[in-house]
Amino acid sequence: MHSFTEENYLKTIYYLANRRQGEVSTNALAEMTATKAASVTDMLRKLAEKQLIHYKKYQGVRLTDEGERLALQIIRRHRLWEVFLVQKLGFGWDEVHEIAEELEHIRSEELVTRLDTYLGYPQFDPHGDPIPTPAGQMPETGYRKLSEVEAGEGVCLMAVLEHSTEFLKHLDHSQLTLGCQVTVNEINTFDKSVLVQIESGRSVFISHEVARNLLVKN
Amino acid sequence: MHSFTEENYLKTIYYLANRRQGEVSTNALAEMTATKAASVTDMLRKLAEKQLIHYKKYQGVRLTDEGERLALQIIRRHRLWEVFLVQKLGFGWDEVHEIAEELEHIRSEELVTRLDTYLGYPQFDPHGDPIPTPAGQMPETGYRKLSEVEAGEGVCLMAVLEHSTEFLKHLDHSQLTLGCQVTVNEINTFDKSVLVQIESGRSVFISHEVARNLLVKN
DNA sequence: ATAAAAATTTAGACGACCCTAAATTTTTAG
DNA sequence: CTAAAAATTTAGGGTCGTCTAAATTTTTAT
Repeated sequence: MHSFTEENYLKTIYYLANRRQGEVSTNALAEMTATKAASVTDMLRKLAEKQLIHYKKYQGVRLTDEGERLALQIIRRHRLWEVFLVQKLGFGWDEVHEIAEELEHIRSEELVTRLDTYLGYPQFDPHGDPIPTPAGQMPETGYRKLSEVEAGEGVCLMAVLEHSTEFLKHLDHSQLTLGCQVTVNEINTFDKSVLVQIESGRSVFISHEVARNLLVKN
Repeated sequence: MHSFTEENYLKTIYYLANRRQGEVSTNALAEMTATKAASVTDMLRKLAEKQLIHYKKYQGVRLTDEGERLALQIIRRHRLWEVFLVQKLGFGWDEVHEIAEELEHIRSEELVTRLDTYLGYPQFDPHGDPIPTPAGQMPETGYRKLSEVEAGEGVCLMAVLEHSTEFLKHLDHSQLTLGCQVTVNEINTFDKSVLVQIESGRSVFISHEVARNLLVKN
């Protein structure tokens, strides 16, 4: 089948293609996979031969339908395992990424199916990211960034864009939890920081940098 | 740290050393790991350099204390995951070996600790094999083979030596379950097959080949 | 429009793990 | 006790995924 490494490249291409729209560059992949551009080029040739990506030299790269199907399968596994680690084993949401990076490569369709059932068919992982369907569809969420919300609006905190331990610990510290109702009281014009009120009635100051990484819905 | 492959060699050396007493041969390892003797020699040199085995050319191999500690750690992980797969995900005891072979290599001490707690600190895996302690001790069981039990004795089925799907399915079919009380009614002198009575009152015929792979206690 | 800068690919190499074929050592049988 | 058989190791090589250095293509800035 496909190697551990190939799976990681596919997942990374999917991620980058959806962050910055369009083709993914060799350098961006090298940075994300912590390798060098030359190594990426080698792998791209291999993935192109296997028909998992569309690749023209010097032109960047795009997943084929089959490549996207595989990428979504890996992402589905990753997110289901994260749910398991947090809900069943009691890990913090800031501790599960690295472990799920390994678990996502376990090769057993049956395992994923049973895990999904065991977890009660969750729709979202602990960071609020939607879990792709068994058929390989990424659910649409229609979330906005908190940084784009107008003053006076009340919204619900749904997901985080940044997964680093530091960022997540910072949110815990500010009592910002997913599912939490927040009302935007003030938007500072000069630094775009916001002052929100959370359910407990407490006011929380949120920098623009943080607000850009919080996804909300009405 | 240590590679996936190194871990598998250590585990296999442990297994073979405890089956046939004493030193483990290159050929035996080649057969178990489904590689060739020449490849085994390469790996043995590497493991010896890392001080995980005692190795003299042409003399067979033995784990060092550190090597045994690592082997028991892998075996502990393997068996805990098997418990998870059977008890939590509902897999059959004949379906879990291959998946646990992959899960056992996930590198997180915290994960194993939490899994152990989640499972309620099980002492035995679904095949009745004892789970090594966190400190790296293999619990003694004192089981005997069913093939060594005298006629008239009543014993309890505790574990299986053979883990193949065919063997386990055969036991399921004969209604032989772990924990099952059996009384040996007859031992055939010419083929050493035994006739036992199980809890339900049913009589079950067990060939010597099968009896040799069943472990019991009084 | 073109020269400098940036991005990408090619060339050549390395470590991990595996292989086959040949050489060497140990074991076994007569 | 020695010659044949069996086990093991060495020699030389292959693939995968990585690297550095050099060559090539694309982009950017003047």
